[in-house]
Amino acid sequence: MAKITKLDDIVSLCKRRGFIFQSSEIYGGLASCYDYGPLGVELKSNVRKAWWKSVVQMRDDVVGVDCSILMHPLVWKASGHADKFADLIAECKKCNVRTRVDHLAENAEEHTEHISLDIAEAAEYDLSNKVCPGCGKIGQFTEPMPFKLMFETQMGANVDDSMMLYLRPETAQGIFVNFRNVLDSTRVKIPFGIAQIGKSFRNEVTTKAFIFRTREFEQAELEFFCQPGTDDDWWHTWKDLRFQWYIDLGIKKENLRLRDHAGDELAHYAKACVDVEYKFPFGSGDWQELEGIANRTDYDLRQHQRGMRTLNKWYETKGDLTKIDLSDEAEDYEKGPLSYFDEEQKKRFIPYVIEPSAGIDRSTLAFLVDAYDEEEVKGQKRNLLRFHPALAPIKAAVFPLVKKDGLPEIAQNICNDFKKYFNCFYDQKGAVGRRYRRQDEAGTPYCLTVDGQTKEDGTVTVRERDSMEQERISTDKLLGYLREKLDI
RNA sequence: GCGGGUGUAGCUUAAUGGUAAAGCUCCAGCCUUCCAAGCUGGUCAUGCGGGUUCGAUUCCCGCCACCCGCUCCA
Repeated sequence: MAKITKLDDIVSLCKRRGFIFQSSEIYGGLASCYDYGPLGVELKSNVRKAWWKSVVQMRDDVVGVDCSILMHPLVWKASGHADKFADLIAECKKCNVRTRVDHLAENAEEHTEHISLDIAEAAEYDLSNKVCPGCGKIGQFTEPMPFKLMFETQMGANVDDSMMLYLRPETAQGIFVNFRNVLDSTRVKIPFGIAQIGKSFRNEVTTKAFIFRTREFEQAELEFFCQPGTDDDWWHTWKDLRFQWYIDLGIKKENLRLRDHAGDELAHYAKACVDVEYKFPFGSGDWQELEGIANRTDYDLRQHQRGMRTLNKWYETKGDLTKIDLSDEAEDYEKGPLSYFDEEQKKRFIPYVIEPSAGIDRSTLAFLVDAYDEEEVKGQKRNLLRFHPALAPIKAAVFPLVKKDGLPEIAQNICNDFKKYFNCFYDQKGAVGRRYRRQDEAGTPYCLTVDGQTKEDGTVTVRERDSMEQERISTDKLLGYLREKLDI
């Protein structure tokens, strides 16, 4: 179906149609950063809305939040990011394979915990007799290079008195630290979820093709809190729900799959994880992750209880995270400040968390690529985007068949009326066939054409994008007709 | 970060050590009563910086960005 076979085709399509541009392009671009254009911003916004509708609006057991990107530094100490997001890496000069220095130093085969960057730098590793795991050469390493995977910034305009902060590397922690607030303010009862959509920042060592791995990106995350023991069931439930969401919005089944993570692939906090993957039709044809659904257990809430106990040390060291060890967990941590009291069971516990975490930018691109199609119509090539109506940037376009006889005024009025309900586009330029095709390229589901007959019987032609079929609809029934077809 | 490749108009391509060409798109107008028709006119380009040269888009160097592969992937 889709004739896109190279990433270049997608980049070109995105730019040509105003979906995605390179950031700061007139200055030569900025690596890994992209901007959404006029159609792209609508598409992405619709992806967000569809996610929010499915995960929050349509459910009784999920509420939303919108947290700040800047958070207390201890958040990232507690979550593990401050320590585990910093690595010292050396590269083999012979085979260019990069390896974490602590792995080399310990000659460790198995997974080891990350260590703090300052400690790693201070250790002054001697790599002269270490073996490259890539090619077996000995001592052919570059100087160790430190990598900080979180962006740093400072708060406070006075440089001498400012505080280093991180840009959040995930939205999830904002939800965990608001767990208590939501419990206290909304009468939710476990099982329930808290959802958030927002930007996150990760200083990736390597970015990847187009917008698949960027350093600034948008996440849609749900933290679904449940009683321990019910977590496996809820994990399966969300896995199915989230997979179906993509299908319901028009992703072709053959391009979507679920892939379970192997045990050694799991993050330090996760008990289980499955990825929703999309088969992008270019490059090596690799399946790319759109979303991960993880069982994060009670790790995060327990860590934040430790973080709360660490606050005094934080003040004592004047906020130097590297001088702080997270305080030990309380003996009765299950009754701690982030615990949940179950009224029916008269029991306190730390909830388990199921986390569906979706990449908004990645799925936006997947919807775009999956909708792209080319077909032959009367010997002419027709390019179109077969967006699901909920995702289409423009829902309907209104044309006068010709630019005279009062038809433009009638068409303009219809368009203005409909703008109250959805994105509606007016166009009177050139042949009507060309206007239809232009809307096909933008993925607009319906075109309405006002002609001479409209003045006689008040009907207009409704032309459907995918089939190109037309039917005449009375203008007074038009809004209802479209809202039913568009499901809005 | 390594290796390889690429960079000319919005897009696709052309050409050249000496005025950068075309098609499509786009814009204005004419004509047009249902699927990219036609006519007229118009806007828009050698990624950035340096070097060689009388003259560089072309040759050389550096930078930036993108693509492929390696690597990374919480």
